[in-house]
Amino acid sequence: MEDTAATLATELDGLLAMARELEARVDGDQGAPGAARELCAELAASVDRAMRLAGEGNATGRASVSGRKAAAGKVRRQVRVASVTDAGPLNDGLSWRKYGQKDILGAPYPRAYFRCTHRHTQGCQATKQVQRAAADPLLFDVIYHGAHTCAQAAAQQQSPAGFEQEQESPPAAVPEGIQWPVTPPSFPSPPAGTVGDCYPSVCELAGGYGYAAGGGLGADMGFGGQLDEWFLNLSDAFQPEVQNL
DNA sequence: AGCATTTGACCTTA
DNA sequence: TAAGGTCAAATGCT
Repeated sequence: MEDTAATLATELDGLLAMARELEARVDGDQGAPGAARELCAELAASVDRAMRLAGEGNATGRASVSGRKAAAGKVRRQVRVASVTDAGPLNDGLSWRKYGQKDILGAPYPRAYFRCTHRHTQGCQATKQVQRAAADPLLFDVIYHGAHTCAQAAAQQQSPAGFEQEQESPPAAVPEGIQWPVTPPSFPSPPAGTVGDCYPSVCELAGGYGYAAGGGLGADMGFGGQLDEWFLNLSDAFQPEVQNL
């Protein structure tokens, strides 16, 4: 089954990204024990090896993108995020305005459509779709289309520590998510500079960043909790039949 | 008053 | 023709 290999590769890709992110965070955390840093490096290396193995069963080494948009060669960047709280703003550091919501055939949850708040004022063409994963109510699949060309995105891109910034100073007006029991958490934004036709069609899974009102990663959840989210994603990779990708 | 969200209708695509 | 994506009027919130 090619889809299984593709899903596995995709999940591993996301795991690697998360491992590197955690590694970077641990490196910047003076209080983190050396063993934790070594573990992070080992985790990243292990996932990388697993990705190579998974890639052998998949010509591209990455999951291909399905759907009309992908077939048309449009920009598409998919991110899976995990929510660990029942309340919290959907915050990726950028301003989104919801313009639609649709029930998707076969999906238990509706899909919400967002576009950049500055679409009309600055001509920013970025849009995103947010849909709760069928397999796990705490996971959200976020698909970005187009590139942010607004001033806000440019300012965020210039910041050397984007993750930290977005967690320390969330925008005053945050677009609320879909009307589900659980609100999507914060998550890293895709590159603001990605340009439509130049950006390859990729399916990337990035980490679940626990959002807590009092702060960023670790406010409510330690490494153990973060890893729980990781392995929640990992377990999904071995259940492709419940994946909504 | 201005802005965001909701939601039914319309458009596009396979 | 069905399903997904977008529009735009109505409504709510600050």
